[in-house]
Amino acid sequence: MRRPNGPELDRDRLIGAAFAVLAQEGLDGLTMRKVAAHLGVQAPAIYWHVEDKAMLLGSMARDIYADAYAACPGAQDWRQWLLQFGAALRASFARRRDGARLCATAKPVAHPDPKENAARIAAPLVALGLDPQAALSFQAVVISYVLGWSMFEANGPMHDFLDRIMPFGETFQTGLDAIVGGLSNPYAH
Amino acid sequence: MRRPNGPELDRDRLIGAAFAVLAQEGLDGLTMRKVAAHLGVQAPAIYWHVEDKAMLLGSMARDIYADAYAACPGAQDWRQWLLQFGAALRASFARRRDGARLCATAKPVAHPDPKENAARIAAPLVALGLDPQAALSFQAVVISYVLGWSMFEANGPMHDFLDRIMPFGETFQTGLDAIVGGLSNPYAH
DNA sequence: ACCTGAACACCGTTCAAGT
DNA sequence: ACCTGAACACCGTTCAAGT
Repeated sequence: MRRPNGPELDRDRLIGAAFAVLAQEGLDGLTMRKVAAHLGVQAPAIYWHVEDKAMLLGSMARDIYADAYAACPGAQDWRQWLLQFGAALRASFARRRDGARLCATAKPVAHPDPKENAARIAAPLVALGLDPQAALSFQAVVISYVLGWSMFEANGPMHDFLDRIMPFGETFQTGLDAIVGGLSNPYAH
Repeated sequence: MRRPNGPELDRDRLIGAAFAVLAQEGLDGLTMRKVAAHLGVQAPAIYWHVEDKAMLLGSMARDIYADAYAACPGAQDWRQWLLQFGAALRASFARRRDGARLCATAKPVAHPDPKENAARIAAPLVALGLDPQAALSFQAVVISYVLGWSMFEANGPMHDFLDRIMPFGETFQTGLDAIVGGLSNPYAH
C-alpha cells in the first residue's frame, strides 16, 4: 500500500489515528480494530508499536493534558494561572469526544523518576511564588474538579438532567472561582 | 433451582448481584453473564427485569448517591452540610470498587419531572437557608470535585503516581475546604 | 410470566507464519 | 523489522422456543 520510505505505522501516526477514531466513534467505539482499519492495517499490527491498548490511551491522555498546560502562559500570579489552567483543561477535555473520561481512566505515562515529574508539573506555579508542595496539591484539586465537571458535561443524559434543574454551564466558573479563591498559600500570612 | 414462592429474579436481587460482581471483578468485569451466573440464571433472563445494562448501572449509581445523602443529617449550616456531604460521597464511592467511575458514566435514573428532582435534591441545603439555585449549583460543584478526586484515587497506577509526588490523601480535605470556604451565598451577599 | 439456547456482531490479545 | 491470518476467550443483545 506504501512502504518505500519507512513503515506503515509509527507511534505518532498511531495516536493520530486513535484520536480520529475517538472523534468519530467515541471512547466506547475506540477499538484496536477500528484504529488499525483507519491506518489500512490489521489489528495485530498495532501491537508491534505499542504494548497494549492501555498504553495507547495513556499516550492520548498525555496529549490532552499537554494541550492545557501549553494554553496558559503569561499568568501574573498563581491564582490567575490556576484559573487559566482550569479553563484550558476544560476546553482541552471538550475538544475531544469523551476526553475527560479518557483521562480519568488512563494510566499515566511519565518519567520513571518521581522527582522529575514533580518538578516539571510544579514548575509553572513555583515560578509564580508557590511552594512546590502547594503547587502540586492545588493543581490536583483543580484537575479533580475540572475532570469531574467535564465528565458530567460529556455524559449526554446526565448533562440534560442537570441542565434542566440548574444553569449548568455557568456553574463551572462558579466552582472554579470558589476553589481558587478558597485555596491559600501556606507561605503567605 | 427454587421457584415455589416468586420468580428467580427481581430488581433488588438483580442490583444486589451486580454489586457483588462489581466487588469481585471491578467495573470492567461487571458483565451481564457474570451477574446472571451469580443468580443461577442465564444472561438473557436479566433482560426480562431490566431494559439494558445502562439501566442496571444507573440504578447502582442511584444507590451510591443515596448512601451519601443518608450519611449527613443534622448539619447546622449549609457549609457544614457540604463538608459532610463531600466526605460522605467520597466514602460512598470508595466503599464500592470503581464506585466513582460507575457514577461518572451512568445515566441518571430519576423522576420524569425536573421540578421534582430539583426540589428533592435542593431540600437539605434549602432547609439550612440557601436559596434553591445555589443549593443545586453548590452541590454540583462539590460532587464534581469529589467525583474527579475519587476517580484518581481509584485508578491504581494514577494513584501511585500522585502519591509519589504529593501527600495525595491529605489533598482531598484541602480541596474540599477550599471549595466550601470559597463558595458564597448570594442571599447574604 | 419468566427463563433457556442459540445465534449475531462484535471485543483485546497471542502467535505462528509470511515478506 | 514489520505485518497478516487464524484463533481464543470473551462481550451485549435479540429472539424464537420452552415451561
